[in-house]
Amino acid sequence: MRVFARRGFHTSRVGDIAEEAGVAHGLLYHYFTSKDEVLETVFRENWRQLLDRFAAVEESSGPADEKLRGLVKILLRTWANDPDLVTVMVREVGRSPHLASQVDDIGRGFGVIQRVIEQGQAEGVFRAELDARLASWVVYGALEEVLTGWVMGRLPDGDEEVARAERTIVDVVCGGLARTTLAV
Amino acid sequence: MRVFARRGFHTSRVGDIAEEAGVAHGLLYHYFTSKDEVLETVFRENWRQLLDRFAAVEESSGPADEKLRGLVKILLRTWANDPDLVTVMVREVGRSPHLASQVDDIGRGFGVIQRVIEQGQAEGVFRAELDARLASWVVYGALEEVLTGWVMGRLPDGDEEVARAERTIVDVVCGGLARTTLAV
DNA sequence: CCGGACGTTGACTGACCGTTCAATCGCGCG
DNA sequence: CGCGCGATTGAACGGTCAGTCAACGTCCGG
Repeated sequence: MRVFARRGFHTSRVGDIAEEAGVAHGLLYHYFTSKDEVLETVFRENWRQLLDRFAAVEESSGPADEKLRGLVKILLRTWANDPDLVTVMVREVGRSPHLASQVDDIGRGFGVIQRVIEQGQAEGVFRAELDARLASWVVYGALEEVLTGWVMGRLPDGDEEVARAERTIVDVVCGGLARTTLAV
Repeated sequence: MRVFARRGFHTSRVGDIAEEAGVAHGLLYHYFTSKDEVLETVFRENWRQLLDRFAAVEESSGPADEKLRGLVKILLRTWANDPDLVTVMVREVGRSPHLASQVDDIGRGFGVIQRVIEQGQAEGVFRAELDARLASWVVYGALEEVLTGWVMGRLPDGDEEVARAERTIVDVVCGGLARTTLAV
C-alpha cells in the first residue's frame, strides 16, 4: 500500500502520486487526509527504519570511530539501495514548516551522531574541545551534500563511487575529530 | 532596485516580492520577464560577489589550510551579515531544474574549494590520497548544513555561535584533510 | 437472488497565483 | 501650459491543482 511512494519525488502533484500507485487520485483521500500526510507518512516510515539502524550501531560495542563509520555506511548504502527514496528524504526533510514530530525525529538522528561523537571524546579518541553538537551537523551536512550531488547528477554515481565516497567522508570526518592522526 | 530581494525567502508569491519592494506586482514585469528571472538575478548577483571573494582568497599567498579557513569565514560571515540572503541561496540553490548558468556558477564555487584542497595536497599539508573533488563537497556540505541549522532556527544563533562554528568547522575539516594533526 | 458495506472512480469545485494589459500618473521638455 | 512617454497600477484572466462527492462496481453473507 505504500509501494507507490518509494518511487519518485514528492514535489509532484497528487495525480502523479496516484498514477504511480495505479489508482485514481480520489482514492488517496480514503487513506490519507491530505497530500502532506502522504509525504509525512512516507518520511516517518522510512526515517524510523533509519533510526533503528542508527540505534543498533550506537548500542553496539566498539570504538566511537568505528561507530561513526557505521553511521556513514548506513546513509550511503541507503542511497545505493533506493536513490528515489533518498531524493525524497534529502530534498523534503530539510524543508520548511513541517510538523514538530518530524523535527523531533530528525533531531533524534542528529542526537545519535552527537552521542557517538561525545563517546569518542570521553574515550579520548576524539578531541574534547570540539562542540559535539555542531560537529554532528558538520558530519550530517557532509553526508547530505554528497547524496545531493548524486541526486542532482552532479557527482558521478556507481558502486565504486559510493565506496570511494565512504572512504573520503570517513577519512575526513574521523580524521578531523581525531585527537591524533598518523601521517600516511 | 534589488533592495526588495535581500529580504525574505523566494518560496513567496509574486505579490509578496512586490509588496516587499513597495511596488505593485505588475511592475515587476517591466524589469523581469518572469518570477523565476527575479530569483535568478538575485542569485547570480550575490553568488558572483561570493565568487569574487572566494577568488581573492584563492589567489592570495599562504598555506592551503589558511585559505580554507578563509573560505569558511566568507560563507559564515555572509550569514552573519544577511541571514535572509543566505536563506535564499541555501534553500533555492540546491534546487532542481535551474538554468545551466547557475549550475556553472555553483560549480565554480566548488572548483575553488577543490583547487585549494589540491594545492594543500601538492604542498603536502593535506593527505594526497583523498579525492579532492569529493572532499570539496564534504566541506561545502558541512558549511551548508550549519547555515541551514541557523536558518531553520534549530541551532542557536548569535555572534559567539558563529565564531564557535567557524572554529569547529575549520578544526574538523582542516584536521580531517591534514596529513598530520598534533594531539592537543 | 437480494442488500448493503466497502472500495473505487473521475468529473467537478474553489482557491491560489503567475502573468497580462488597458488605464492612469507624473515628470520633463518644447 | 500641454504634450508625450516611460513608470506604475491593479483588475481581470487562465491555468493548475488539492480536495470533494455522488455515483458505480464488486463481493460477501443471508
